[in-house]
Amino acid sequence: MTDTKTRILDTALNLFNRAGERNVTTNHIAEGLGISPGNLYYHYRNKAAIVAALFERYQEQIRDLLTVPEGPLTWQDKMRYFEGILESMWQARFLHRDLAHFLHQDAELRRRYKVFVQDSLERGLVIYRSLRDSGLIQASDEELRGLLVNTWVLAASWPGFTHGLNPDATGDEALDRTLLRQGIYQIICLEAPYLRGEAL
Amino acid sequence: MTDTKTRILDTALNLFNRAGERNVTTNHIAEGLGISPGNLYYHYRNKAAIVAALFERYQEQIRDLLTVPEGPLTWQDKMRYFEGILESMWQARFLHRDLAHFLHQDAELRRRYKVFVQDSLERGLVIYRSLRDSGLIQASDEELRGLLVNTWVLAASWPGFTHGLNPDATGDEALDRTLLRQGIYQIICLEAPYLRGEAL
DNA sequence: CGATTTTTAGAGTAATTACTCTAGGAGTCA
DNA sequence: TGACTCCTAGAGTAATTACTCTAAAAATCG
Repeated sequence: MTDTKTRILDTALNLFNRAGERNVTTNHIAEGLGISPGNLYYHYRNKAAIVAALFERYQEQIRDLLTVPEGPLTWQDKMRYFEGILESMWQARFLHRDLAHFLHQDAELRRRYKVFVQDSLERGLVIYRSLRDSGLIQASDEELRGLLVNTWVLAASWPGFTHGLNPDATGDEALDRTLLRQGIYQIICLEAPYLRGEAL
Repeated sequence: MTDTKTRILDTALNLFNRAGERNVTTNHIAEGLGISPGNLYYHYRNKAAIVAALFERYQEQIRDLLTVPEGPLTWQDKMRYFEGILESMWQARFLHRDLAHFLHQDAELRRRYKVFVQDSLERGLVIYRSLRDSGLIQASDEELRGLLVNTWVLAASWPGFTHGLNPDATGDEALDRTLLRQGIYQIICLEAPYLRGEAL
Protein backbone atom coordinates (compact mmCIF):
# COMPACT_ATOMS: atom_id res chain seq x y z
CA MET A 1 0.00 0.00 0.00
CA THR A 2 1.40 3.35 -1.00
CA ASP A 3 1.60 6.00 1.66
CA THR A 4 -1.40 8.03 2.66
CA LYS A 5 0.00 11.26 1.33
CA THR A 6 0.07 10.11 -2.27
CA ARG A 7 -3.15 8.20 -1.90
CA ILE A 8 -4.79 11.43 -0.91
CA LEU A 9 -3.43 13.08 -4.03
CA ASP A 10 -4.63 10.28 -6.28
CA THR A 11 -8.11 10.27 -4.83
CA ALA A 12 -8.33 14.03 -4.90
CA LEU A 13 -7.21 14.10 -8.52
CA ASN A 14 -9.86 11.60 -9.46
CA LEU A 15 -12.64 13.40 -7.69
CA PHE A 16 -11.52 16.79 -8.94
CA ASN A 17 -11.45 15.62 -12.53
CA ARG A 18 -14.81 14.01 -12.17
CA ALA A 19 -16.77 16.71 -10.41
CA GLY A 20 -14.61 19.81 -10.43
CA GLU A 21 -12.54 21.00 -7.52
CA ARG A 22 -15.25 23.34 -6.42
CA ASN A 23 -17.70 20.54 -5.90
CA VAL A 24 -15.36 18.27 -3.99
CA THR A 25 -15.07 18.96 -0.28
CA THR A 26 -12.20 17.82 1.86
CA ASN A 27 -14.66 15.52 3.56
CA HIS A 28 -15.44 13.93 0.22
CA ILE A 29 -11.79 13.23 -0.36
CA ALA A 30 -11.36 11.74 3.08
CA GLU A 31 -14.45 9.64 2.67
CA GLY A 32 -13.31 8.66 -0.80
CA LEU A 33 -10.33 6.77 0.52
CA GLY A 34 -11.84 5.82 3.83
CA ILE A 35 -9.97 8.04 6.24
CA SER A 36 -11.13 10.75 8.58
CA PRO A 37 -11.06 14.47 7.78
CA GLY A 38 -8.69 15.01 10.67
CA ASN A 39 -6.32 12.51 9.17
CA LEU A 40 -6.42 14.26 5.86
CA TYR A 41 -5.60 17.54 7.52
CA TYR A 42 -2.71 15.91 9.26
CA HIS A 43 -1.10 15.31 5.88
CA TYR A 44 -2.14 18.50 4.12
CA ARG A 45 -2.80 21.60 6.10
CA ASN A 46 -5.60 22.71 3.81
CA LYS A 47 -7.35 22.06 0.56
CA ALA A 48 -5.15 24.48 -1.34
CA ALA A 49 -2.11 22.48 -0.30
CA ILE A 50 -3.56 19.44 -2.00
CA VAL A 51 -4.17 21.38 -5.16
CA ALA A 52 -0.68 22.82 -5.00
CA ALA A 53 0.83 19.37 -4.63
CA LEU A 54 -1.10 18.11 -7.63
CA PHE A 55 0.03 21.14 -9.51
CA GLU A 56 3.63 20.43 -8.69
CA ARG A 57 3.30 16.83 -9.77
CA TYR A 58 1.79 17.88 -13.05
CA GLN A 59 4.45 20.45 -13.76
CA GLU A 60 7.21 17.95 -13.12
CA GLN A 61 5.64 15.52 -15.55
CA ILE A 62 5.43 18.09 -18.30
CA ARG A 63 8.94 19.31 -17.62
CA ASP A 64 10.28 15.81 -17.92
CA LEU A 65 8.39 15.17 -21.09
CA LEU A 66 9.72 18.34 -22.65
CA THR A 67 13.28 17.39 -21.86
CA VAL A 68 14.40 15.87 -25.10
CA PRO A 69 17.73 14.12 -25.56
CA GLU A 70 20.32 15.43 -27.98
CA GLY A 71 20.45 14.37 -31.57
CA PRO A 72 18.09 14.57 -34.52
CA LEU A 73 14.43 13.83 -33.93
CA THR A 74 12.25 11.52 -35.94
CA TRP A 75 8.58 12.06 -36.43
CA GLN A 76 7.81 9.07 -34.24
CA ASP A 77 9.87 10.56 -31.44
CA LYS A 78 7.91 13.73 -31.67
CA MET A 79 4.57 11.99 -31.66
CA ARG A 80 5.52 10.00 -28.60
CA TYR A 81 6.52 13.05 -26.61
CA PHE A 82 3.47 14.74 -27.81
CA GLU A 83 1.03 12.11 -26.72
CA GLY A 84 2.73 12.03 -23.37
CA ILE A 85 2.13 15.71 -22.86
CA LEU A 86 -1.45 15.53 -23.98
CA GLU A 87 -1.94 12.60 -21.68
CA SER A 88 -0.52 14.51 -18.71
CA MET A 89 -2.64 17.52 -19.44
CA TRP A 90 -5.62 15.28 -19.75
CA GLN A 91 -4.95 13.64 -16.43
CA ALA A 92 -4.76 17.05 -14.82
CA ARG A 93 -7.92 18.27 -16.48
CA PHE A 94 -9.31 19.85 -13.39
CA LEU A 95 -6.26 22.08 -13.10
CA HIS A 96 -6.84 23.80 -16.40
CA ARG A 97 -10.51 23.79 -15.82
CA ASP A 98 -10.22 25.92 -12.71
CA LEU A 99 -6.80 27.32 -13.39
CA ALA A 100 -7.93 30.91 -13.30
CA HIS A 101 -9.35 30.43 -9.86
CA PHE A 102 -6.29 28.76 -8.44
CA LEU A 103 -4.02 31.42 -9.83
CA HIS A 104 -6.32 34.09 -8.53
CA GLN A 105 -6.22 32.70 -5.02
CA ASP A 106 -2.58 31.87 -4.62
CA ALA A 107 0.16 34.34 -5.51
CA GLU A 108 2.94 31.81 -5.15
CA LEU A 109 1.20 29.41 -7.47
CA ARG A 110 0.80 32.24 -9.92
CA ARG A 111 4.47 33.02 -9.91
CA ARG A 112 5.46 29.41 -10.39
CA TYR A 113 2.93 28.89 -13.14
CA LYS A 114 4.20 31.84 -15.08
CA VAL A 115 7.73 30.49 -14.94
CA PHE A 116 6.44 27.07 -15.86
CA VAL A 117 4.64 28.24 -18.97
CA GLN A 118 7.58 30.29 -20.16
CA ASP A 119 9.96 27.43 -19.54
CA SER A 120 7.68 25.02 -21.34
CA LEU A 121 7.42 27.29 -24.35
CA GLU A 122 11.21 27.58 -24.43
CA ARG A 123 11.58 23.83 -24.40
CA GLY A 124 8.90 23.46 -27.01
CA LEU A 125 10.73 25.85 -29.27
CA VAL A 126 13.87 23.79 -28.97
CA ILE A 127 11.94 20.72 -30.05
CA TYR A 128 10.34 22.45 -32.97
CA ARG A 129 13.69 23.82 -34.08
CA SER A 130 15.14 20.38 -33.86
CA LEU A 131 12.32 19.09 -36.02
CA ARG A 132 13.06 21.82 -38.50
CA ASP A 133 16.69 20.78 -38.58
CA SER A 134 15.53 17.27 -39.36
CA GLY A 135 13.56 18.68 -42.27
CA LEU A 136 10.19 17.69 -40.84
CA ILE A 137 8.91 21.20 -40.43
CA GLN A 138 9.34 24.27 -42.51
CA ALA A 139 8.68 27.58 -40.79
CA SER A 140 10.31 30.78 -39.68
CA ASP A 141 11.17 31.33 -36.04
CA GLU A 142 8.25 33.67 -35.68
CA GLU A 143 5.87 31.16 -37.20
CA LEU A 144 7.19 28.54 -34.84
CA ARG A 145 6.56 30.76 -31.85
CA GLY A 146 3.03 31.50 -32.94
CA LEU A 147 2.39 27.84 -33.62
CA LEU A 148 3.82 26.88 -30.27
CA VAL A 149 1.62 29.21 -28.25
CA ASN A 150 -1.41 28.01 -30.14
CA THR A 151 -0.46 24.40 -29.56
CA TRP A 152 -0.01 25.04 -25.88
CA VAL A 153 -3.28 26.85 -25.42
CA LEU A 154 -5.16 24.32 -27.46
CA ALA A 155 -3.70 21.36 -25.62
CA ALA A 156 -4.45 22.94 -22.28
CA SER A 157 -7.96 23.96 -23.25
CA TRP A 158 -9.03 20.89 -25.10
CA PRO A 159 -10.08 18.85 -22.06
CA GLY A 160 -12.26 21.68 -20.83
CA PHE A 161 -13.80 22.24 -24.23
CA THR A 162 -14.64 18.65 -24.87
CA HIS A 163 -15.80 18.10 -21.33
CA GLY A 164 -18.22 20.96 -21.80
CA LEU A 165 -19.76 19.22 -24.77
CA ASN A 166 -19.68 15.73 -23.28
CA PRO A 167 -20.13 16.17 -19.58
CA ASP A 168 -21.55 12.71 -19.18
CA ALA A 169 -18.23 11.21 -20.09
CA THR A 170 -17.01 11.25 -16.52
CA GLY A 171 -15.69 7.86 -15.70
CA ASP A 172 -16.09 6.37 -19.13
CA GLU A 173 -12.56 5.37 -19.96
CA ALA A 174 -13.24 4.48 -23.59
CA LEU A 175 -14.97 7.74 -24.38
CA ASP A 176 -12.15 9.58 -22.69
CA ARG A 177 -9.66 8.04 -25.07
CA THR A 178 -11.77 9.02 -28.04
CA LEU A 179 -11.94 12.62 -26.94
CA LEU A 180 -8.22 12.67 -26.31
CA ARG A 181 -7.69 11.34 -29.82
CA GLN A 182 -9.78 14.14 -31.23
CA GLY A 183 -7.60 16.59 -29.38
CA ILE A 184 -4.51 15.16 -30.99
CA TYR A 185 -6.20 15.37 -34.35
CA GLN A 186 -6.94 19.05 -33.80
CA ILE A 187 -3.36 19.79 -32.93
CA ILE A 188 -2.19 18.02 -36.01
CA CYS A 189 -4.54 20.29 -37.96
CA LEU A 190 -2.65 23.11 -36.36
CA GLU A 191 0.71 21.89 -37.52
CA ALA A 192 -0.33 20.39 -40.81
CA PRO A 193 0.48 23.39 -43.00
CA TYR A 194 4.07 23.41 -41.80
CA LEU A 195 4.79 19.74 -42.08
CA ARG A 196 7.17 18.31 -44.63
CA GLY A 197 8.46 14.88 -45.49
CA GLU A 198 7.03 11.96 -43.57
CA ALA A 199 4.14 13.96 -42.18
CA LEU A 200 1.25 11.69 -42.94
CA MET B 1 -31.45 55.22 -15.70
CA THR B 2 -31.72 51.78 -17.20
CA ASP B 3 -33.86 49.28 -15.38
CA THR B 4 -32.61 47.42 -12.38
CA LYS B 5 -32.70 44.08 -14.09
CA THR B 6 -30.08 44.96 -16.66
CA ARG B 7 -28.09 47.00 -14.19
CA ILE B 8 -27.78 43.88 -12.10
CA LEU B 9 -26.49 42.00 -15.10
CA ASP B 10 -23.94 44.67 -15.94
CA THR B 11 -22.62 44.88 -12.42
CA ALA B 12 -22.50 41.13 -12.06
CA LEU B 13 -20.64 40.79 -15.34
CA ASN B 14 -18.06 43.29 -14.20
CA LEU B 15 -17.51 41.68 -10.86
CA PHE B 16 -17.47 38.20 -12.30
CA ASN B 17 -14.85 39.13 -14.86
CA ARG B 18 -12.76 40.84 -12.28
CA ALA B 19 -12.80 38.33 -9.47
CA GLY B 20 -14.33 35.16 -10.88
CA GLU B 21 -17.91 34.12 -10.34
CA ARG B 22 -16.94 31.91 -7.48
CA ASN B 23 -15.57 34.82 -5.49
CA VAL B 24 -18.49 37.12 -6.04
CA THR B 25 -21.43 36.69 -3.70
CA THR B 26 -24.92 37.89 -4.42
CA ASN B 27 -24.41 40.36 -1.61
CA HIS B 28 -21.40 41.75 -3.42
CA ILE B 29 -23.44 42.31 -6.51
CA ALA B 30 -26.21 44.02 -4.59
CA GLU B 31 -23.73 46.17 -2.74
CA GLY B 32 -21.95 46.90 -6.00
CA LEU B 33 -24.90 48.74 -7.41
CA GLY B 34 -26.27 49.99 -4.13
CA ILE B 35 -29.37 47.88 -3.71
CA SER B 36 -30.37 45.36 -1.10
CA PRO B 37 -29.92 41.60 -1.45
CA GLY B 38 -33.67 41.22 -1.17
CA ASN B 39 -34.13 43.51 -4.08
CA LEU B 40 -31.68 41.53 -6.15
CA TYR B 41 -33.56 38.35 -5.42
CA TYR B 42 -36.75 40.01 -6.44
CA HIS B 43 -35.37 40.34 -9.95
CA TYR B 44 -33.47 37.07 -10.17
CA ARG B 45 -34.54 34.13 -8.15
CA ASN B 46 -30.98 32.95 -7.60
CA LYS B 47 -27.37 33.43 -8.57
CA ALA B 48 -27.58 30.83 -11.29
CA ALA B 49 -30.35 32.81 -12.93
CA ILE B 50 -28.03 35.78 -13.23
CA VAL B 51 -25.36 33.65 -14.82
CA ALA B 52 -27.91 32.13 -17.16
CA ALA B 53 -29.11 35.56 -18.22
CA LEU B 54 -25.57 36.68 -18.94
CA PHE B 55 -25.04 33.49 -20.85
CA GLU B 56 -28.08 34.17 -22.95
CA ARG B 57 -26.97 37.70 -23.69
CA TYR B 58 -23.56 36.48 -24.74
CA GLN B 59 -24.93 33.80 -27.01
CA GLU B 60 -27.20 36.26 -28.73
CA GLN B 61 -24.30 38.58 -29.39
CA ILE B 62 -22.22 35.86 -30.96
CA ARG B 63 -25.13 34.59 -32.97
CA ASP B 64 -25.76 38.03 -34.37
CA LEU B 65 -22.11 38.52 -35.19
CA LEU B 66 -21.96 35.25 -37.04
CA THR B 67 -24.95 36.14 -39.15
CA VAL B 68 -23.30 37.45 -42.26
CA PRO B 69 -25.21 39.07 -45.11
CA GLU B 70 -25.23 37.57 -48.56
CA GLY B 71 -22.65 38.41 -51.17
CA PRO B 72 -18.89 38.11 -51.44
CA LEU B 73 -16.83 38.98 -48.38
CA THR B 74 -13.83 41.23 -48.29
CA TRP B 75 -10.97 40.76 -45.91
CA GLN B 76 -11.99 43.89 -44.03
CA ASP B 77 -15.47 42.51 -43.56
CA LYS B 78 -14.04 39.39 -42.11
CA MET B 79 -11.72 41.21 -39.73
CA ARG B 80 -14.56 43.32 -38.47
CA TYR B 81 -16.77 40.36 -37.67
CA PHE B 82 -13.84 38.69 -36.16
CA GLU B 83 -12.90 41.44 -33.80
CA GLY B 84 -16.51 41.69 -32.76
CA ILE B 85 -16.57 38.06 -31.78
CA LEU B 86 -13.29 38.26 -29.94
CA GLU B 87 -14.59 41.33 -28.19
CA SER B 88 -17.75 39.57 -27.11
CA MET B 89 -15.87 36.57 -25.88
CA TRP B 90 -13.54 38.87 -24.04
CA GLN B 91 -16.39 40.68 -22.38
CA ALA B 92 -17.79 37.38 -21.22
CA ARG B 93 -14.43 36.13 -19.97
CA PHE B 94 -15.81 34.79 -16.75
CA LEU B 95 -18.15 32.51 -18.64
CA HIS B 96 -15.41 30.60 -20.36
CA ARG B 97 -13.30 30.74 -17.30
CA ASP B 98 -15.84 28.80 -15.27
CA LEU B 99 -17.71 27.27 -18.14
CA ALA B 100 -17.09 23.73 -17.03
CA HIS B 101 -18.63 24.46 -13.68
CA PHE B 102 -21.71 26.13 -15.06
CA LEU B 103 -22.30 23.33 -17.49
CA HIS B 104 -21.76 20.80 -14.77
CA GLN B 105 -24.35 22.41 -12.53
CA ASP B 106 -27.12 23.15 -14.98
CA ALA B 107 -28.38 20.55 -17.43
CA GLU B 108 -30.48 23.02 -19.37
CA LEU B 109 -27.53 25.34 -19.83
CA ARG B 110 -25.53 22.36 -21.02
CA ARG B 111 -28.07 21.50 -23.64
CA ARG B 112 -28.29 25.04 -24.92
CA TYR B 113 -24.55 25.45 -24.97
CA LYS B 114 -24.06 22.36 -27.05
CA VAL B 115 -26.53 23.63 -29.62
CA PHE B 116 -24.91 27.02 -29.49
CA VAL B 117 -21.43 25.71 -30.24
CA GLN B 118 -22.61 23.53 -33.06
CA ASP B 119 -24.62 26.34 -34.54
CA SER B 120 -21.68 28.71 -34.26
CA LEU B 121 -19.37 26.28 -35.98
CA GLU B 122 -21.90 25.89 -38.77
CA ARG B 123 -22.09 29.61 -39.25
CA GLY B 124 -18.34 29.91 -39.10
CA LEU B 125 -17.96 27.35 -41.82
CA VAL B 126 -20.30 29.34 -44.03
CA ILE B 127 -18.11 32.39 -43.54
CA TYR B 128 -14.91 30.53 -44.25
CA ARG B 129 -16.42 29.03 -47.38
CA SER B 130 -17.50 32.44 -48.48
CA LEU B 131 -13.96 33.68 -47.97
CA ARG B 132 -12.71 30.80 -50.02
CA ASP B 133 -15.11 31.73 -52.79
CA SER B 134 -13.65 35.22 -52.67
CA GLY B 135 -10.22 33.72 -53.13
CA LEU B 136 -8.95 34.88 -49.76
CA ILE B 137 -8.45 31.42 -48.34
CA GLN B 138 -7.30 28.21 -49.90
CA ALA B 139 -8.18 25.05 -48.07
CA SER B 140 -10.19 21.87 -48.33
CA ASP B 141 -13.44 21.50 -46.43
CA GLU B 142 -11.77 19.25 -43.94
CA GLU B 143 -8.99 21.72 -43.37
CA LEU B 144 -11.55 24.44 -42.86
CA ARG B 145 -13.35 22.41 -40.24
CA GLY B 146 -10.18 21.73 -38.36
CA LEU B 147 -9.17 25.34 -38.56
CA LEU B 148 -12.56 26.44 -37.39
CA VAL B 149 -12.60 24.30 -34.29
CA ASN B 150 -9.13 25.47 -33.41
CA THR B 151 -10.11 29.07 -33.91
CA TRP B 152 -13.11 28.64 -31.71
CA VAL B 153 -11.28 26.92 -28.91
CA LEU B 154 -8.44 29.38 -29.06
CA ALA B 155 -10.71 32.41 -29.05
CA ALA B 156 -12.69 31.04 -26.15
CA SER B 157 -9.62 30.05 -24.17
CA TRP B 158 -7.46 33.06 -24.80
CA PRO B 159 -8.91 35.26 -22.10
CA GLY B 160 -8.39 32.58 -19.51
CA PHE B 161 -4.88 31.86 -20.66
CA THR B 162 -3.75 35.43 -20.69
CA HIS B 163 -5.54 36.22 -17.46
CA GLY B 164 -3.62 33.43 -15.83
CA LEU B 165 -0.35 35.00 -16.82
CA ASN B 166 -1.40 38.56 -16.10
CA PRO B 167 -3.81 38.35 -13.22
CA ASP B 168 -3.03 41.87 -12.11
CA ALA B 169 -4.62 43.20 -15.24
CA THR B 170 -8.04 43.35 -13.66
CA GLY B 171 -9.50 46.73 -14.28
CA ASP B 172 -6.67 48.05 -16.41
CA GLU B 173 -8.46 48.89 -19.60
CA ALA B 174 -5.32 49.60 -21.63
CA LEU B 175 -3.63 46.33 -20.72
CA ASP B 176 -6.83 44.53 -21.52
CA ARG B 177 -6.75 45.88 -25.05
CA THR B 178 -3.16 44.78 -25.47
CA LEU B 179 -3.93 41.25 -24.38
CA LEU B 180 -6.93 41.16 -26.69
CA ARG B 181 -4.68 42.28 -29.54
CA GLN B 182 -2.29 39.45 -28.81
CA GLY B 183 -5.19 37.05 -28.99
CA ILE B 184 -6.07 38.32 -32.43
CA TYR B 185 -2.46 37.95 -33.46
CA GLN B 186 -2.46 34.34 -32.35
CA ILE B 187 -5.53 33.56 -34.33
CA ILE B 188 -4.04 35.12 -37.38
CA CYS B 189 -1.08 32.80 -36.87
CA LEU B 190 -3.60 30.04 -37.01
CA GLU B 191 -5.02 31.11 -40.31
CA ALA B 192 -1.85 32.45 -41.88
CA PRO B 193 -0.88 29.31 -43.79
CA TYR B 194 -4.19 29.26 -45.61
CA LEU B 195 -4.42 32.88 -46.52
CA ARG B 196 -4.14 34.10 -50.08
CA GLY B 197 -4.32 37.46 -51.82
CA GLU B 198 -4.67 40.51 -49.63
CA ALA B 199 -3.78 38.65 -46.47
CA LEU B 200 -1.18 40.89 -44.92
C1' DC C 1 9.72 -3.72 27.04
C1' DG C 2 9.23 1.43 27.56
C1' DA C 3 9.60 5.84 25.23
C1' DT C 4 8.92 8.62 21.53
C1' DT C 5 7.17 9.80 17.18
C1' DT C 6 4.03 9.16 13.51
C1' DT C 7 -0.41 8.38 12.08
C1' DT C 8 -5.25 8.05 12.65
C1' DA C 9 -10.10 9.07 14.24
C1' DG C 10 -14.16 11.83 14.64
C1' DA C 11 -16.82 15.10 17.04
C1' DG C 12 -17.17 19.87 16.91
C1' DT C 13 -16.80 24.98 15.45
C1' DA C 14 -16.61 29.31 13.23
C1' DA C 15 -17.44 31.58 9.20
C1' DT C 16 -19.40 32.11 4.93
C1' DT C 17 -23.23 32.69 1.89
C1' DA C 18 -27.19 31.80 -0.88
C1' DC C 19 -31.52 32.80 -0.07
C1' DT C 20 -36.24 34.10 2.61
C1' DC C 21 -39.63 36.92 4.66
C1' DT C 22 -42.10 40.77 6.08
C1' DA C 23 -43.14 45.16 5.35
C1' DG C 24 -43.19 49.39 3.39
C1' DG C 25 -42.51 53.05 -0.58
C1' DA C 26 -43.64 54.50 -5.39
C1' DG C 27 -45.93 54.63 -9.54
C1' DT C 28 -50.44 53.81 -12.15
C1' DC C 29 -55.23 53.62 -13.05
C1' DA C 30 -60.26 53.98 -11.54
C1' DT D 1 -58.56 59.66 -3.21
C1' DG D 2 -58.21 54.71 -2.98
C1' DA D 3 -56.88 50.27 -4.81
C1' DC D 4 -53.59 47.64 -6.93
C1' DT D 5 -49.25 46.30 -8.74
C1' DC D 6 -44.47 46.84 -9.11
C1' DC D 7 -40.32 47.62 -6.78
C1' DT D 8 -37.25 48.09 -2.84
C1' DA D 9 -35.18 47.39 1.80
C1' DG D 10 -32.69 44.84 5.21
C1' DA D 11 -32.63 41.85 9.03
C1' DG D 12 -32.45 37.12 9.58
C1' DT D 13 -31.84 31.89 8.66
C1' DA D 14 -30.49 27.39 7.31
C1' DA D 15 -27.08 24.86 5.35
C1' DT D 16 -22.65 24.10 3.87
C1' DT D 17 -17.82 23.42 4.61
C1' DA D 18 -13.07 24.23 5.52
C1' DC D 19 -10.74 23.44 9.30
C1' DT D 20 -9.48 22.45 14.66
C1' DC D 21 -8.69 19.84 18.70
C1' DT D 22 -8.16 16.08 21.73
C1' DA D 23 -6.96 11.76 22.25
C1' DA D 24 -5.91 7.24 21.16
C1' DA D 25 -3.84 3.48 18.08
C1' DA D 26 0.23 2.05 15.48
C1' DA D 27 4.72 2.08 14.22
C1' DT D 28 9.65 2.87 15.35
C1' DC D 29 13.58 2.68 18.14
C1' DG D 30 16.68 2.34 22.33
